[in-house]
Amino acid sequence: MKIDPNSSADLSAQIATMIKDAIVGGELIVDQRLPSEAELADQFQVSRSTVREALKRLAAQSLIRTQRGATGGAFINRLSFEEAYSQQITTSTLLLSMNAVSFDTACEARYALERACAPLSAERRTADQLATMRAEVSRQAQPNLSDEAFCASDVAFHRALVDGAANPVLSYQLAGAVEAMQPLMNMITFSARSREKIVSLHSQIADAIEAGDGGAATQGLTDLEVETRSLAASIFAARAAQKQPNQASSGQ
Amino acid sequence: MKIDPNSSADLSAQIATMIKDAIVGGELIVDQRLPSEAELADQFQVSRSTVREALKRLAAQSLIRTQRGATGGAFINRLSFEEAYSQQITTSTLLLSMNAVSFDTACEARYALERACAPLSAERRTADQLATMRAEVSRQAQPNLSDEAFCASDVAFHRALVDGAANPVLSYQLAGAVEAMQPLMNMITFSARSREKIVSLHSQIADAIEAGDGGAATQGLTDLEVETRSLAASIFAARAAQKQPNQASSGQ
DNA sequence: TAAATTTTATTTGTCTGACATTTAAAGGTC
DNA sequence: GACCTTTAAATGTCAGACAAATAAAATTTA
Repeated sequence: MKIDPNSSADLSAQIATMIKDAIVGGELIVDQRLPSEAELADQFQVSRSTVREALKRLAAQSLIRTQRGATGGAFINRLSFEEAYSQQITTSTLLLSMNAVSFDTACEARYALERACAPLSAERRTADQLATMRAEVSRQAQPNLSDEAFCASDVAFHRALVDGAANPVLSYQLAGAVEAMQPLMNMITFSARSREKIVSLHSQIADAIEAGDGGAATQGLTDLEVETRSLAASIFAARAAQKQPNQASSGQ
Repeated sequence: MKIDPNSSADLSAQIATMIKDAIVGGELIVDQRLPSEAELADQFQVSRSTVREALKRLAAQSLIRTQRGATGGAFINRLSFEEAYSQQITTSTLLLSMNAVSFDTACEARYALERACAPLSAERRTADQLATMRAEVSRQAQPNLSDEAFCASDVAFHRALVDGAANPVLSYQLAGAVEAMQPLMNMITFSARSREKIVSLHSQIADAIEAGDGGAATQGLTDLEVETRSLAASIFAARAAQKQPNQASSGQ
């Protein structure tokens, strides 16, 4: 492991990359202790500050954890699904907001992925997950629910559906797609009529999941996608018309 | 923005979290310049080293980029799909390897997600993407191809299929699922017979995509999943039997 | 001896100050 | 006006110091 002082990249970035590659490549295994900062500084022939900056880069990606004290140090961290979820959600949220991804694009991706889970969920969901779905549907039917709370309940419903597939890899992937949509969904005002329609579709989906009918659940999700997109389209069109009453709306 | 010196968390972690929240929350916008390290140190009442460690944490997540020189500094970075891809692949790969996710679980997730893309890809794929798929199928049919090269071509084929959906959010999500499988796939030895079968299925899928037949493409992926899983199962069983000839295999 | 306490050594976390390097803008020269 | 030099500002790196946490070793005490 040698670093290149002539490289354009920072020394701390080079060191972080080398250690990261060693982790991904399996040379460093979970719970293994890295040499102390002082030893690493010696090995790489850099100062301790530089080593520390490299380690902080790795810590930010949950690749290592550090512990103070006599037997402390930096240890290779087992990346848990929990940690990966939150990273995934942050990244997905930023991707959507920073790249001006349209509502339609995000929505299409979300429902396409969710349909991938539906047949598995219909087959494997626990009674508890089904109960969660039912409970969220009931909550969504309450008339005095705020739009924000309605969206949050929507996310909870869909998470239960996804988790029903009993595949942590799917749950991880879907976490980003479902949760990152929430800021976009929060831009929508849900009328009583549209809520009624959504609740009805949610109920149909729950029925299909309960009956173990993956096809019906998939169809329900497709209907829900159509409903959501047309709802969003009408709302965005109305807002555009309000802002520029005389011009053709530019769309979303 | 105040930091809590009594918190158990490191100062640099606290500062990084605060800035990150400001980015995710939209208070800091793309290409905006953060105060200089010295100014941040003043504001947060910490040393410049601590600020730097916080900034390196953010840089590791591609949330900021830094530039040296008179007009330099730390700028909020537009998170590109490219950057997100590679982060996603790293995270997915580590999740699978560190949590001992079974081949079946990963495989199921991958094909479920890919089937979500198939109908869209059948509808929208460009001629170029179809040509890529055909080219990879041809490559896979070459008899003297190494197992590793066969797997790499497999990934390229499926990426073209996924990108055919023309939805960057889907491509981003699938990048993790498809590429992270590669180390697992590389554990498999592909016999001439099994390669023949896979190439045939790939060819059928390409046909379906060319014909715009999403249903057939989906079915082809299902067949491919069955084939891949049974192939893996037989290979893992054979290896287990070789190691412990007298005991029941523990499976993968 | 056994338990409780103190000491010690190690390691990360933070601070200070310095210098190197990069970069763009300001100033000067032809 | 074009070209060169200087300057200032910012990040990158280094060195050394101390603080704080922590576990093991050493010591004291019952």
